[in-house]
Amino acid sequence: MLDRESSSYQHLLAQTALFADVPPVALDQLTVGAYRRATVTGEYLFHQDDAAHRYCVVLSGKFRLVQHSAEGKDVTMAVFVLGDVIGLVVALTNDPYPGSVEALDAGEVLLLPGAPLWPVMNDCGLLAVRVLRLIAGRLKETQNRVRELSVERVQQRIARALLRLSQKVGVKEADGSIRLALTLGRQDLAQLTGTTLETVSRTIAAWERDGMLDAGREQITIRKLDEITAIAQELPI
Amino acid sequence: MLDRESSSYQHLLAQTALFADVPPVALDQLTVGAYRRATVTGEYLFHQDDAAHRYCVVLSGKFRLVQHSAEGKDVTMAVFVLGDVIGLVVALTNDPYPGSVEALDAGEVLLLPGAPLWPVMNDCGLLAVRVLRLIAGRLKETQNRVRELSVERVQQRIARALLRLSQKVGVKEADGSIRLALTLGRQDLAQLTGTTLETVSRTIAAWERDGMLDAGREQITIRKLDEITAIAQELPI
DNA sequence: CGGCACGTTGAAGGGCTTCAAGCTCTGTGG
DNA sequence: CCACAGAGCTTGAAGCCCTTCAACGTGCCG
Repeated sequence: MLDRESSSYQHLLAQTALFADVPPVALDQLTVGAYRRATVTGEYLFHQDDAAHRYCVVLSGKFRLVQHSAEGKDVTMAVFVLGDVIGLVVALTNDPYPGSVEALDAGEVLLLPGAPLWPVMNDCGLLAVRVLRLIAGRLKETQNRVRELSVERVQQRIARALLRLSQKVGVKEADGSIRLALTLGRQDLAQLTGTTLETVSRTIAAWERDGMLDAGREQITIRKLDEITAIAQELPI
Repeated sequence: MLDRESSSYQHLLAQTALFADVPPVALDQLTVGAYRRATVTGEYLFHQDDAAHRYCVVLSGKFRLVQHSAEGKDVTMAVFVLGDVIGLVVALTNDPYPGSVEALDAGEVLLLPGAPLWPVMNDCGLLAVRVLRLIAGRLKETQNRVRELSVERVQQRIARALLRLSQKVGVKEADGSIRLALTLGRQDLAQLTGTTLETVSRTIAAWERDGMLDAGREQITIRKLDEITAIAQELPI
């Protein structure tokens, strides 16, 4: 029974991009002490500055990494969906978590101990390369956000956030529009773009009048992806 | 002669925080095909989007990583000084450089091929851990900048930039003040904080009137570190 | 000494925030 | 079932922070 459980964990891991094609022996080592955990909306998986010994893989639901600032304003650093890995870096370095991870809806994660990662990466170059690529990619993304926040206007940043989300959680509808399949309030968009909910509200309302998207309560559907792309890339003037 | 050269490279590497205590055999492998390169002010070491096969260690001088945006505005992502490693991540993943690296003054770097890093990290766990910690640290720093740009005012961001620079290149003077030992124009500070040179000029001028620092041409000396720290942490009303 | 890059300062204006009030849904309990 | 509370959202008005444009200093270096 424990065997069945454990082997099912390995199966789950093998389905993720990070651990696909990693030898079963390695997956055995990684899943020792692993367990599933279900979460409800608003629940915190990790808390900022907690010590990090575990990382996790998203099995279902959506999550976000939030940094709390001293002024009480929160900043959303990333959104995680099925197959994404959360807290890998800090589990490897044993640093405290750089932010809190909050469940955006009911979901489930597979929690894994960080310690076995090192020996497994030593034996399995494939995994080592993937881990490094993952972190490198996240660093690059974060640097891009620094550039955007430094030189771009709010409109552009909101457009970019919508595009990013459409790639992450976009669902193509029958009429060709793209629904962002997560509960996304105006406040959430504001935290993603470093602005206020009022400004987001006005911007989204204007775009809805132009027919570029449909906006509902905590819900957005993109109608004209190309126009939003244009705004994201538009020169400021 | 080539032997002497090569062994001196290993000696140079052994002096850096990243490669200290790494076995000589490993350093041998890493320095195969290495060479020194001198740079003059304003010279570019790497160009944005170039393919990355080499990384480098700073032997002298100062450098900065700049991201060029489509609008022509540049953003400074990091400053590098003696012992710092540049381009390590991209050399490992063979990604293109995320920005250009510019020499801020006359300096010298040791250029190293990226390929040997993988096998060496496999044999030397110490190095592997250090590399990961390095990248993790940079990711954390970058995330902090995202938060600052999202929620903080220009004043705070400039104060923070000064504090960061004081830790990086600060030189304690006889009278207790801290001189930032690099050519730092108003425009450079603006690129570090996501604002304009005029705003930086006004802010620095105001702080100079208050006696918090001395500002010269491309040069700043911090007089009251505690007051600048207070501004950096101050709640925005 | 003239040119150029760096820096200062002023004035105007706009993008965005902030404050405030009211609206619209959703869910809940009587 | 309906009223009510509350969270989410909208909208308006005021204003400030910061940008932008512009002109003028200032010092360095050929």
